[in-house]
Amino acid sequence: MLQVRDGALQALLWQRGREPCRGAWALPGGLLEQGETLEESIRRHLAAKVDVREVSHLEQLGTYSEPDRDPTAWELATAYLGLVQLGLDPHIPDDTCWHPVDQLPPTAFDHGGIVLAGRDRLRGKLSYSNAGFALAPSTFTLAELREVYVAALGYEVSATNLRRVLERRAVIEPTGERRPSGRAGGRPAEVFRFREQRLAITDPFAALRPRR
Amino acid sequence: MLQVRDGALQALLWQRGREPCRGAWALPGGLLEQGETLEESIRRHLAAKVDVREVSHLEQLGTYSEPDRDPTAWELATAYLGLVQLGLDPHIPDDTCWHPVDQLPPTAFDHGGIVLAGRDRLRGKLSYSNAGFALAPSTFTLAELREVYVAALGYEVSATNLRRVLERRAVIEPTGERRPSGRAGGRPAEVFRFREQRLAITDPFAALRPRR
DNA sequence: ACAAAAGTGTTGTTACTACACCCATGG
DNA sequence: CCATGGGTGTAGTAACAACACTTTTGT
Repeated sequence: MLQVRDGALQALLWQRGREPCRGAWALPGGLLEQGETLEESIRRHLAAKVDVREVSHLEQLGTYSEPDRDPTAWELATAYLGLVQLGLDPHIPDDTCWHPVDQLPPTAFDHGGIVLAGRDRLRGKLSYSNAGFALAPSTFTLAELREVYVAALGYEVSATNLRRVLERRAVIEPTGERRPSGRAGGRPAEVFRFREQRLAITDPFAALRPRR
Repeated sequence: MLQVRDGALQALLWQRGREPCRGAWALPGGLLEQGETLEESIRRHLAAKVDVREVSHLEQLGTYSEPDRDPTAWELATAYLGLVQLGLDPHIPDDTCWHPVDQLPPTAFDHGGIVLAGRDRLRGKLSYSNAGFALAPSTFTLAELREVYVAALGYEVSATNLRRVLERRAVIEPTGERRPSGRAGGRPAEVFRFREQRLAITDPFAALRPRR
């Protein structure tokens, strides 16, 4: 579960109270039940940590099978990448906490690597899909959207060019509203929204485009 | 397992002799053993069908968990995409056969969808990585490489531009040799090879590149 | 009037596609 | 010398980054 909070991309982790890996931070999740889909299982386990309706996007990352990934038992795990929009503040239990993905605490099992894999998957998708819809609030100014992209990508992005890229690709559109300026003044900002609230690939061919 | 054969991208399938889905075509694979990695398991099961040394690339596609994917039992399956270079002709058992991915026969379980997912994953990677190394023979002329790309992508590609794209990205390099022309004459073709025989992303940012 | 924030115009660059043209070989 | 296939040169284009400039607000 990733979300932009305080200007940084953060992962929701849970501090283990039991061995193995007592005290280390782990991803939320749990065992699959009979007749259950992996996605259903994830949503069920997440429900114990956050309100599932607040998860704007969920996709499978991969299945991890190294025999020594859990020192006590041989267990497979299928990891999912979940995204939460900026501004939501799900109620979370006492033993869970958000951690910046670039400064993870000691993690249980291979969960550290899984978080980084999720981060990298997200970074790629921000470039060639409309994945931003899942991180940004439902409406936003370009300055706000820029902060989301900067936090998630980890490098500077200009609001000017971000706007042109996303408008050219018809990923965002103006709502027609404007946001009044603050006490410091300044021109009121246009308010935008993402056109789609489901993942769509917007730039499928980096090269080798089919001709005509 | 995908390979370009006879100018088409084809998948290796196995005709089931037993219920369920008797007579339908299925992907090679089988049960995971205790303490075994998914990749080890795939390689072990593949060994029964083809010489595993002939698999030039193997990557995880995803894990399928729909309860009704197998009508008789609830089973999870993790699918892998394997690639074989053009020109190799692995010895395969009588009950297996290559099928063009765009004209699949009736398939068992959800295997038809898995093959198409593998095809689409490959098509994407051909555009932004050096994945071609896993489909092309170890050395080739540009006309040959073009045929590989056309077969895998499903649309026309010009040899001229293919060469410039792949050379600019330093994906292929000339070996210095030339291939003598055939009976019809024509200028001898330069022989190329891929620089790397392992997957590498060559075009990581479609847009939103970090500045500098 | 001035500072602040947002938005627009413009230029230069890069990576590509398309296509005309030139080169080397066999018959 | 000409057909055939391979390679090169070059023009046009789309998507983009960078940055100067203009617009709209608050004080």
